[in-house]
Amino acid sequence: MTQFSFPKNKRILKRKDFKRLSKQGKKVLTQYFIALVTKGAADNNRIGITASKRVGNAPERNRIKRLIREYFRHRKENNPETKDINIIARKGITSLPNKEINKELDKLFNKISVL
RNA sequence: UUAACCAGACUUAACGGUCGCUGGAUUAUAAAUCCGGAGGAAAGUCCGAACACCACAGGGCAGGACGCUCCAUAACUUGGAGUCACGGUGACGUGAAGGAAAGUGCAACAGAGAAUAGACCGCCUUUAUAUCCUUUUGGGUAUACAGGUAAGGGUGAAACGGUGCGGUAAGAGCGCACCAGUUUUCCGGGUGACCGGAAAAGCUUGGUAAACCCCGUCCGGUGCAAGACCAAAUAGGAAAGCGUUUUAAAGUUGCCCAGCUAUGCUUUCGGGUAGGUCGCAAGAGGUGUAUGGCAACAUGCAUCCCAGAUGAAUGGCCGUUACUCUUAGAUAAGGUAACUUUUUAAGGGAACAGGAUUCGGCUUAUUGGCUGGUUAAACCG
Repeated sequence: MTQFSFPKNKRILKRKDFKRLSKQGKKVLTQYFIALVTKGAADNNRIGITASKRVGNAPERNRIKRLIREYFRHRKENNPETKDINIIARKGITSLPNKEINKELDKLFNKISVL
């Protein structure tokens, strides 16, 4: 298993998990994201991404999800905790280019690691 | 050359590096290798089907959709070729294009009058009054009243056929000729819508049916979250076995066993949730070609296998090369010039948009150039 792989046990895929996060998770807010964080059930960090129809049309939502996944894939080894994180994209984000979105994600994950 | 019209195919790319995601196959085990992995609209979910389940003897009413002709198709409200009407100099475009002499309704403003028409001005006639001329009858002008009149003016999107001659007090299809239109009949062409021609009739009937309506044709419902199968845990149900308890009932003189009831455990059964598998990718399939057809399309042959995810894959970063726009510069060629071609540098841009059972269409969104055909105008030969 190489360092940057991103198989399914690193992702949150089940509706139950998302529901648990929305009930129990702590909220972290930035301008373009909301993150819900709890202690994880698995033995590594897991991430889920929510981009509702309000964010934009399908290609735009795909772009946001792919960027967040790539970001998490490259940095998940930096902090070896076991958190479940659900990142919810907010409305204005589709107007940003890719590099700006990465900067915004830096801000978000700094706030999360403080928790 | 310029300005247009129509059709078609394509589409932000291509290559390299690196890190990944997803389906499959093979090794074989938790990894490696190999092969696949978004669109012309995948969109809107607007039509038509396949497929699945439910309902269903047959017929009618209601409701809805559609409405020129022939052809194509599994089917269609779709497509092709035509007809007719309208628009355009033209290529061509647009059209829910049956019925208004079944019935009902509607028509702002203007106008006298808007659908078994209508006298505002005008025109004509009678009568009365005034006045003038002539002065024998009579005639002219003005006003008023009554009547006639759809020629002319004026209004309007639209005024109840048009032109001419006759006719008349003035007029009028009142009569006649020609023209337009309607209906009927006949002849010729076309599979047909329809087109061309001839005759007769009554002389003429306005518009609106995406207003009600009438006529004709068609239509059962729900959608892959359809539906089929496998199937934990928990609760409850049924059956069997084992154990326990004591109250009530039955039985017994009384007691015990059996039985019954209650309860616990185990097993089995069926229903069935989470979850999983199938449905689900070889098809009304694609490509090429031949034949038939104006074409849509059909048939034959060859060849190919081309996404199957499910909080939902098809991507991120770096580099190079093209495409295009703007700005600045350079050189040569053409040109009076504006400018065009070539080239360098810097900066920017690349749309609309992403499968979710599958096909055939329609509609809508949209970047950029490309190819072919056609029309009009100008110039040259």
